[in-house]
Amino acid sequence: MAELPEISPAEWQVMNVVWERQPVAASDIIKALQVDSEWTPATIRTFLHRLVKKGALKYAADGNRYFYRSAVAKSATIRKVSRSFLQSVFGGETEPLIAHFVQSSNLSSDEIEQLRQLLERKEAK
Amino acid sequence: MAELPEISPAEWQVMNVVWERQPVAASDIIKALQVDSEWTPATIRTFLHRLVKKGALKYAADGNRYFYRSAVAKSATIRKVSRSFLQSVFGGETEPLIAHFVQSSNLSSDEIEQLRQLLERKEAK
DNA sequence: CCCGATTGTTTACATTTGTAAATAACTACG
DNA sequence: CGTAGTTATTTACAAATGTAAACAATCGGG
Repeated sequence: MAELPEISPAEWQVMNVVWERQPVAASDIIKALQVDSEWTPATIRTFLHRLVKKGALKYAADGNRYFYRSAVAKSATIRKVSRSFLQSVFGGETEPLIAHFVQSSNLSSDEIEQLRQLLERKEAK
Repeated sequence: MAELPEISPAEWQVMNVVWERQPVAASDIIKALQVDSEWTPATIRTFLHRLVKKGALKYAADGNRYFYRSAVAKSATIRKVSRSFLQSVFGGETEPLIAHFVQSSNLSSDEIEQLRQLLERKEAK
């Protein structure tokens, strides 16, 4: 039932921090994101607000501080956005998508081995 | 030099038709898209217009008809949007992305075999 | 207990996107 | 040659997005 909200690219950055560290205070999210983004704290607070409004995040107040945690499962959210991406960009065909990412990647031997095993298990099924 | 334009999900549908059939008249694009979308012809024409403005499509006029073709390579465009997706959703890590798509897919035995060979070649390199 | 600092809320604003109708231009049939 | 029918161009408009400042509430130190 729980309609999964649409999450914009900028908002994904925020969600990723929350999923990793929840429950987490706004100040820590801001610190984490300022490492590799140019966003001001005000901008990041806007994203937090919108994500709460959308139902992607929840918070528990402690005094005037909020501790955020996700209100939607990462796995389900990834499934949803991945389906859209697959559909838009690869016309729904998984094989070309995977081929693209394999070729454009720097997968280590270990990762390649892991993926091969995954494919074997998939085939067996 | 050629800045690749941003292409929205709806516009991707249009681009995919053009890449497949170019050069192609607007009317044919409209026909193709009406099969699996709810868009009216007017809506699709708006997308065509915007894509031309963005530099993603070009056209050659024949009387009052336009024959559209892409102004950007599909491969480069896919690379660009795929990088963004990988970054936003999987934090830049290819292996989890591929694992996700393998697991959530209906790959045929043939496709699985193809991918395994691709991985082997990748490893060999 | 007051005040500066911190945290959250509201407001702002330009751009992009989805969706399409209105209008203009042109072409082809009668 | 005029007019109905295409086709393309312009205009419309609400919602989402990126970006942030202004404002309000609150907490902690002096």
